[in-house]
Amino acid sequence: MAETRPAISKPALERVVRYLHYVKALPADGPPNISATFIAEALALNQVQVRKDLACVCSGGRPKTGYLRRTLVRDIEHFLGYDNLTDAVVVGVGNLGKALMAYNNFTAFGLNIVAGFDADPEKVGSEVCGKKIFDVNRVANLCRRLNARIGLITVPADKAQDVCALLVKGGIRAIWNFSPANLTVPASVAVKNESLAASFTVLSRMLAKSFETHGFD
Amino acid sequence: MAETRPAISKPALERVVRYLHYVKALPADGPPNISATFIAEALALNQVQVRKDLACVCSGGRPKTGYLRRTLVRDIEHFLGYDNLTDAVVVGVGNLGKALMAYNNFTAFGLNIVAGFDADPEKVGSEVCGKKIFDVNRVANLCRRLNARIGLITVPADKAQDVCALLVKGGIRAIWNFSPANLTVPASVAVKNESLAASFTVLSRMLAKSFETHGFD
DNA sequence: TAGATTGTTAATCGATTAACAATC
DNA sequence: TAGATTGTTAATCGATTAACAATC
Repeated sequence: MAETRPAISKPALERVVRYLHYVKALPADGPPNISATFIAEALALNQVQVRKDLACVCSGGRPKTGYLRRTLVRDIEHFLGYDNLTDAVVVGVGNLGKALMAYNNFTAFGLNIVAGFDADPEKVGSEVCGKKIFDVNRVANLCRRLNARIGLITVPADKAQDVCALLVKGGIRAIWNFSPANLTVPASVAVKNESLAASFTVLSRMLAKSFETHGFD
Repeated sequence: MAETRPAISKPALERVVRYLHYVKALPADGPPNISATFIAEALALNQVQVRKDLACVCSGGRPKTGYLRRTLVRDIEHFLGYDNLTDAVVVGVGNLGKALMAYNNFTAFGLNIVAGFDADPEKVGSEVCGKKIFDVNRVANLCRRLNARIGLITVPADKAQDVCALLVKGGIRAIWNFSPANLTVPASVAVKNESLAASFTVLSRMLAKSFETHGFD
């Protein structure tokens, strides 16, 4: 009988990524086991929450000893699909685009950037980290040819929707949008907005609250 | 009698940032009003949700006409504290750190990066976008001198906790952590983790689900 | 007036936490 | 055995959505 694990929620999914990093960063010469209690303590989370999250991604721990680190890491990585590379392209090779292309840890979680696109003729034909930069009007064609499935948008907000349309035309099925623009896509295309503005706004509010409760010094 | 607005939740706060961008991006020569119905439609959200969110940040709309765009933008910007600059420093002037220092839109939402720090002697003494790069061992001293309140961490994960400690020592009260490391800070310091890994993992799962329901083509 | 819209109160939904039983 | 831990079932909490009254 195939064991069925509970489905995972989005917040839980994000926590699991933290667990993975935490467990992987543990000293290699430490004990081979780790308990949910311990993880929860370290990441300032609720024990039961950690246990429930882990129940979604691995086959289970043992009372008294916890989870075996090695298999836990392997289970989580498998669950998250990190052992399965997906090809992606970056549109907009400005500072952020370049940084993302140069970030060599992406393959560790399944993202493989294969090319960049830009409208600036100065940039077209150059390389970033061994990846070629093509003219933006070739997006649709090349995405299809390269069989890329994910598009990262790092162009200014007013260009984002156009770029998005090109990516969709090229058969892209997931868009990681680093611009603040609100994108319109067909139902079959997934969009994840990475809003620095929203993120900072949350931090800013936490800061204000901290000043309220802890004073300015 | 001072009107008391309902408190805002974190998810609502992030949506409000989207509303602001959306309303600001509307054509300048369009109608002076915008309704919650319209915003909800455009951003694929629930009408009531938009209305409730707006109730937290502005003084209210008028039945039949909606909200006056000009005052809505002003109210939201004020509510979000965008009219109030906070000084910040960046530690780790790699590709991402440089991109953040160069991103000239931050001041539009209240973030003012005043300096950078790096351990690489090649970088120390140089400038990025007119902002000086200092040696990382001067973080604590200079943060205090500059009266910076926010620290952006863009160093590798294994250096993040050390850098974090230096920032806290320098009187920093909010940390925007771009490394995957799990930071330990005093209760008076706010931390916002910006996890590319977590974010991508969510997108990756959406993509997989899209393949399931819409097929590969 | 009629209709579109706001805003509020109640119902639903989902995620988190608490209590407890099972296990090594 | 006793105690630490897992994992499940029930209770709580918070956010979203639905229903409806108020207003221009």
